[in-house]
Amino acid sequence: MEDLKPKIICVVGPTASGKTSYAIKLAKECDGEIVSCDSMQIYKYMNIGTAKPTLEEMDGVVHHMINFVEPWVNYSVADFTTSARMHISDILARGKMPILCGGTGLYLDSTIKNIKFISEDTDVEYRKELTLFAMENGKESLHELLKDIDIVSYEKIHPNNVQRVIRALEVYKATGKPKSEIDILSRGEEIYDSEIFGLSLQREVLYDRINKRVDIMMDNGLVEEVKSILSMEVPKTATAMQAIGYKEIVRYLDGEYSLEKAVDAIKQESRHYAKRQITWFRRNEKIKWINVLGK
RNA sequence: AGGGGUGUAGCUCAGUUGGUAGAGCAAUGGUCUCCAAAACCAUGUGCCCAAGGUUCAAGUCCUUGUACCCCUG
Repeated sequence: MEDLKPKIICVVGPTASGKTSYAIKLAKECDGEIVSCDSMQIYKYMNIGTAKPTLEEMDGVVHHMINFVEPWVNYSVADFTTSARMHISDILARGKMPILCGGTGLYLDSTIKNIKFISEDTDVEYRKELTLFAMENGKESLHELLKDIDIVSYEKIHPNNVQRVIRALEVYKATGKPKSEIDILSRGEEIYDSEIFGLSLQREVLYDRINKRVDIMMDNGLVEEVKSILSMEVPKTATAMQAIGYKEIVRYLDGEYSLEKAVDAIKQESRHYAKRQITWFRRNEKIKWINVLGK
């Protein structure tokens, strides 16, 4: 049965580890097309801050799942997996090798593990309602709401993690079933025969690369990019504006941060982000780790 | 040169009337099934600048030295 699964290649790793160029190199070697797995590069206009590959860097290699969502749209993992799988099928149908490349672990895993999310859209109103409830009655009270309807999630989710508690409540409201049960049902088999490469490098080196890359982003006009996106009436609360590099510049433009503080914050946030990515990928035993820069 | 201040965890600092030390940030580890570049959890032994002294006991008091900062000439 294993043999029937189509073969794909994945390239993962923390931010600034060199995934983009590595994937492009692979694509050229094996006649592949790249399917980006990045929660922020999906947005249009956000080029500098998301370190999106330039046309020159792509060097003729076809890229998918990049530059197709307006920044004021709140895209979702479910949307992503559907589109990504379609692209993968299409690439395979044309006899080429799909190369999934990106640092958003949830997006990549959900896509290749065939995880099915509930079909109901996110309930914005209900989320607001619950957020308000938490503010008025406390996080613990919100968490207690889970106790009777989904004891497993109640025990699994920390009371402070309001975001997750809300999602569990939302799933119950939409389906009438505990999220913990639905999660088990939706746990799919891997749909591809995937070979996953992880780029790793010494922590110090990685952090240094991150810091330098942020300086380069500033030189390349990150501030101007953020300004021009804001001028399109993109709300500051949009998911796109939560991206590292964007939210900090927004604060600078609002006078909340000095430019220097904003830059430091971007570097710091990026380092934290890289660490979380490493944690996410570390537990995936399928990943073949390669040290790109030696050491 | 004289006067004053500071010197405690990688950084910024707490440390009550003397009982061998604690916060924030950083760092590290972790969770993750639609806000995921998000949200959240866990982990704090450091010659308390040095050397003497007082004391049963000193980061905490005294003396000297030392580094840095400020003020006056």
